[in-house]
Amino acid sequence: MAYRETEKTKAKKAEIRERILLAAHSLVVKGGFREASVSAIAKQAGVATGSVYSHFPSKSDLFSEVFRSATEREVNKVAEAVHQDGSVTKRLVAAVYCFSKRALKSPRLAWALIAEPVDPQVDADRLLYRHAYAELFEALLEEGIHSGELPLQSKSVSAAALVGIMAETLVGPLSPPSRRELHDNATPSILDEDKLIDSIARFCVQAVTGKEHRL
Amino acid sequence: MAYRETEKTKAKKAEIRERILLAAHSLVVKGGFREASVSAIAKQAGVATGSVYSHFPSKSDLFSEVFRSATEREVNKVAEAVHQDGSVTKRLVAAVYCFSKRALKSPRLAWALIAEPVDPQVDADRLLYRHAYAELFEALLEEGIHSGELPLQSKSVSAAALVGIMAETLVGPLSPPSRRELHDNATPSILDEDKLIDSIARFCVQAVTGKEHRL
DNA sequence: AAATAAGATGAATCATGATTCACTACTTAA
DNA sequence: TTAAGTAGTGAATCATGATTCATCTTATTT
Repeated sequence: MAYRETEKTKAKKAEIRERILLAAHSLVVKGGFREASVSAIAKQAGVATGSVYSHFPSKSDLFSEVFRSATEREVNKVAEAVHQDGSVTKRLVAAVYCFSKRALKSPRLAWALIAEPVDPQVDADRLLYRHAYAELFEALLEEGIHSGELPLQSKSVSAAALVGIMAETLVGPLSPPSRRELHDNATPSILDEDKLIDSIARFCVQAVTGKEHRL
Repeated sequence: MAYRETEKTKAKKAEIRERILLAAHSLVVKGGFREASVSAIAKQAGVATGSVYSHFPSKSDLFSEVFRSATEREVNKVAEAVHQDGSVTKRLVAAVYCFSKRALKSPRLAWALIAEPVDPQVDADRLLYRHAYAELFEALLEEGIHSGELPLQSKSVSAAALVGIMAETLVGPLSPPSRRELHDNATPSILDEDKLIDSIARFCVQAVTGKEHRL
């Protein structure tokens, strides 16, 4: 016997693995999963194409890990907003704000996470991701209905609908800073942005409370 | 000179073209654009693979035509519902019903039209498709706001939100008869279906009117 | 029937991008 | 220093599915 894995080599290996994950993440933030080819990732990470495969069994697995970690961060942020103190309405508004601010700050990433087609494995992960949001909302609605703050309604439908609203108004094809990637005034001013989010929040609150809502 | 196109051959050519479109459509209804490869389409239409290319310059163009015609039919149906007589609320409910019934009847098609990733050309068509719905809703909202039936709100946001609600609750990953394709009780009973649509409609109406709504 | 223009065929080609692998370069333990 | 194992390299291979094209068929006119 003449060689065994040691702390030093293990650390180095882990560091490279991390570097690959970082590179993949940054490419996804820039151009979605589409533009994150294995060779591009390897190049950005400063390793050879083949090396990616000594750290991840396949591109799908790598993507899956990138997706999950990005996703976890996002859901946790929204969960924080939902689990504050205060009325259900107030917390719903906070959740919408939280999601929206983040989505508008990194539109490509938001799109990659919520809508971009990737491959069956990541698509399955996305199912869980959207479900995670829906479940946050469902619990919130349950609480509101139970306390009488909200009228009786189908929690599962309302929760899915809330996810759909945010996806479509902020991330999807109809979102304002949508597919006009190239030319023009990309980022809307902070004021416009707040107005947009206000409108969305108002819509959501009215939908679940059945009462006119101003801000 | 010894040959020129005649009525008979022209008709035959048109018929084959039609047959290819039909075949493509039926494959999309069955398995989405994903499963509609050129060779599968040709086989189903009873022609050779290469023949597809004497009727369409590329697969994208074929898909685009399939997409547009399917899409036009759907939007027209919803437009009918929107342009009925009656209150804005009633017409909104009718539109939601119309869209929902059709989406639940052909879930694969609905998914292909509203959400399935295809290629840049079709994705651009889809943009128009979603916009078409949004515009129907926007006009309806305008009318409601103008007449005082609806409170002031951002029409564009509300319209996009309505599209998002229907996409997510009926077609998207959180939709009830979702990705569980293989095993089980696919189609929900008519009663469950109506309950689902009622919930969606109620949600939509409350969102735009700000008033509790029962059915 | 013969000549000629289209149309149809489907196997071969191309394009893309993931995955492999023969080889080189390190690391470690003796 | 050397033997032995491990990691890194990137060009070659593979897989998939759209597209082409040499060849064969069919239709039309004379």
